[in-house]
Amino acid sequence: MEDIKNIGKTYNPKEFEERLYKTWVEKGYFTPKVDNKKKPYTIVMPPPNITGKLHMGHAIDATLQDVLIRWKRMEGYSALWIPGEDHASIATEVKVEENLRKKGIIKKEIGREAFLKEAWDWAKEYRERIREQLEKLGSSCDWTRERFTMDEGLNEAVKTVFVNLYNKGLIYQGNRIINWCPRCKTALSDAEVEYSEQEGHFWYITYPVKGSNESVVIATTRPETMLGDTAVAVHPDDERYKHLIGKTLILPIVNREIPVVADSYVDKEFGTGCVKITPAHDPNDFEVGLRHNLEQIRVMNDDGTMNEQAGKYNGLDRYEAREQIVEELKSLGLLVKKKKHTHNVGECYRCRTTVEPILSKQWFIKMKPLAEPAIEAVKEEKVQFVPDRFSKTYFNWMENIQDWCISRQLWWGHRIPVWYCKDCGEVIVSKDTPDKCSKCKSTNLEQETDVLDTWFSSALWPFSTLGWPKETEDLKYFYPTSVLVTGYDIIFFWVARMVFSGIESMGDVPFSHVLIHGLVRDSEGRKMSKSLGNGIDPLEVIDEYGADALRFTLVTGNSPGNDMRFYREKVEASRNFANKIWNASRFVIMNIDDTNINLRLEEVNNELATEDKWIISRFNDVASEVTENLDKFELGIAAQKIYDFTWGEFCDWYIELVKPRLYGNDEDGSTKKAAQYTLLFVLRGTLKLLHPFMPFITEEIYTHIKAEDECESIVISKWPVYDERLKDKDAEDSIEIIIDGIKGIRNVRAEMNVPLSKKAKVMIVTHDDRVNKAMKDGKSFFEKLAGASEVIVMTQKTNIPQDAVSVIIHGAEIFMPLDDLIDREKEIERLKKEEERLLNELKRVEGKLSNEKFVSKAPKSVVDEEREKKIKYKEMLEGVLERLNSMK
RNA sequence: AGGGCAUUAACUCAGCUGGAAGAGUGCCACCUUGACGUGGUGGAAGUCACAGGUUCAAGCCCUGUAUGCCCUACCA
Repeated sequence: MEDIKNIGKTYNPKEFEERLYKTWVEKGYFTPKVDNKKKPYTIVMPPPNITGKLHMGHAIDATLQDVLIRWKRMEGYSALWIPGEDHASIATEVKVEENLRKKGIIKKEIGREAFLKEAWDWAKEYRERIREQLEKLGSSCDWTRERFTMDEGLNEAVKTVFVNLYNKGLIYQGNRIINWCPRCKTALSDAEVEYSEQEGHFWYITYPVKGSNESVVIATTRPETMLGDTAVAVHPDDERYKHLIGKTLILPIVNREIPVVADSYVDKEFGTGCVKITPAHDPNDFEVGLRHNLEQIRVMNDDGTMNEQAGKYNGLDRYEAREQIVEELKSLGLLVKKKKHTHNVGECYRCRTTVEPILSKQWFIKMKPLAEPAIEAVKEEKVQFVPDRFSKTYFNWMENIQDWCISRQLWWGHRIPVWYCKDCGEVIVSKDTPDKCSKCKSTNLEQETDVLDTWFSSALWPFSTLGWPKETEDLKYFYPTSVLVTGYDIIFFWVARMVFSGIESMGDVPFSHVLIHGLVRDSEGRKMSKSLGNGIDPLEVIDEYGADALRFTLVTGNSPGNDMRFYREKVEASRNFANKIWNASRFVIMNIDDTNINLRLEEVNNELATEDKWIISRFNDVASEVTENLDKFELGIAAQKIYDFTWGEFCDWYIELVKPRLYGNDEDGSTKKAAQYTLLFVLRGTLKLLHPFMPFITEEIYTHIKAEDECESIVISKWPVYDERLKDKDAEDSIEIIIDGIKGIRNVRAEMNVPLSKKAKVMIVTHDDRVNKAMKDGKSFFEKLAGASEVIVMTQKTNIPQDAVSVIIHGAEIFMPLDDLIDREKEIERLKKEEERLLNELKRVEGKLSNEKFVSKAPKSVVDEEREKKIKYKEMLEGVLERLNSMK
């Protein structure tokens, strides 16, 4: 206690944040035990990608989770927050590749094994970095249970799920149109393609009808794919083309004979009404092709160049081929026109290369049977989105879901547990490496070279991290998890897939709540991005303002699911709040006698002054409200309430009110003791409420003001609960009227330009016994805080000087003779304004009350409230009028 | 095309089950009060986008309109 009295004048988070975090980890506070006497509360962290450092999105995500987990830990739950990182298959592969290229190494040349070694090194380095960053933020996750999506246990989980789904017929290998990234040279799932509007062209091309002078004109945005055309489709009811159905066309350049087919997929109104059909290069055409038994001709290689099917264009890049084909068509006189056309082009979400829909043999998950129970789970509210509107997004996706392409032609990732027999062609799906073919006993086996989509392993995260497929104690105790916290941009990729995976593999949903937050944007509302260079590094912010300030900023001032703009000024405001707490605590510490730090309520109960009871009662209310807000995931509101209480009630009023007792010297020191007890009680409680939001500063102060029999750390201290016995309505009323009075006087003084230093007599007239007592008890407050030289409380308005200003509040009239200081005209004007205000209020209240429907239909409490207001305003108005009269 | 969000003070945003419009920042005036100038006191500042409707009562519920943003699906 002694050294803390020399506590610094300003809040300096650098002095303690790192030290405290280390202690917390050493003490094992973040490592909960399987304890059947306690209830579990579990959060799995959305694993950050190992492709880079943490950004503001991670910061807000981690902060929200930490608030919840710290709160629940204090509430006595066995609170587990599992951290981890994601191997981010495609993204990491791109990065590692780039990294190697800088060193002059080509991925292909070093081969799979060597490349994987590089990737593992990368993973190690970046995982460490992420860990450090999460620590700086104060994340109270259990590092002893940290996982990585590529670690052995998770690999086991991945293989198990794959085999199970395959055996159930839910995983199949198929030749279908998939999204192909020619740069990454891998298939992508639908979710991994992002569409953006681009200026392109429509080329109108003539396809002659065989053995006739007739021809049809088709329009296309990708002329190079015409080389793979195997039909032209028209709508069966289209009068213009009906006669051509079944006829044969000559495909220009290639000179292949292709049929005209009728298919209602064609939109008569769009383009020319004739559609070229390229089953190997377009998902819709693929479907049309199946319906009409059309040949599938792939004209492109995996790297985006044309293949041998493209004849003389073989080897050319797709865009080069496009130009040359257009030229050739022009020279053949078959190009009718070229028209500008903006359309949506799909891009690889990792490298922005235009994806090519292409026919390819890949592994898929059959989604319908998995989606159905996952939709049900949300409909039955076994999984609840917060805010609820995001369940719509979820349904929309789940209900229109296509089969999920899970194979990737990459090296970094979970290798698909499939082997092919090179002798008999048997496909062997197995968790363990088979030594011979199950069919022909050949040992000539080769493992599938593809790896799985990253999201396949992420989807298992809520149970794979707990040990599944092993039946671990953790799994039994901590699953299903309590809440998942993530951004709305990841609902499809991850949340939806976790839900069906949990139901499928665990027979139960992975979490009961999904708390969705928005994006952190820059101060102009733009998305933070590398290309714009407008990203703000959370670590820099922490370095400048402290982690607590950043955290507080990220949870306040926005509502769940909405994006927020990031302003330095906001962090500054949070930092100032921390400074306020720091100094209020400094005040408390400086004014507590060492021997009184362990005071108990019983020892001071009879000595508690009204202001003590008031602040205790208020704290009690706030504790209950904050808890309710947290229960409803209203973290921002909860934080705001703590802020308001701390600054607006505890610092602005209670500390000021209690000063005379601390500085004064009563005979046995009992009232001072009571004041000290109250200061400590409320400050400790407030720190606890604040701890989930600002873990560092609260701990730093707590350790210095805790009583001997309290927890050694605020991290594991008990969350304040509402205590009916602490409620004191009378004390609240009494202090409120005193505050009203003081504010009224300050107000008038300011308007009259009379500073507090100019002392004046204060005469308080009231007919209410309780107010009378409160005012008498509060005399010293007026002296201290309203510049009163003397306070006289009376029941009658006698001897009120002419030259006095007046303050009329509910329950009392206050007069302050200011002699020559007061400007009569100004005072009259001020009173007239007040009269007008009261008249308006009265008018509104009376209007309501004279409305019979209001009186009969509104709830009684509301009507009573209005009646009380009427009485109050009337009384105040009378006071104002009387004063005006006497001043004339 | 379908869906969602936003529209409240100069700026950024809160406003929980409908029941007297709030915060932070900024602005103006004043204050070296023994925790804090990263502070204190007081103040100015809002037709709650618009038009209807429901209700005793609407920023909040319903319908429509406008503007901006986002998501999903896409017509070759």
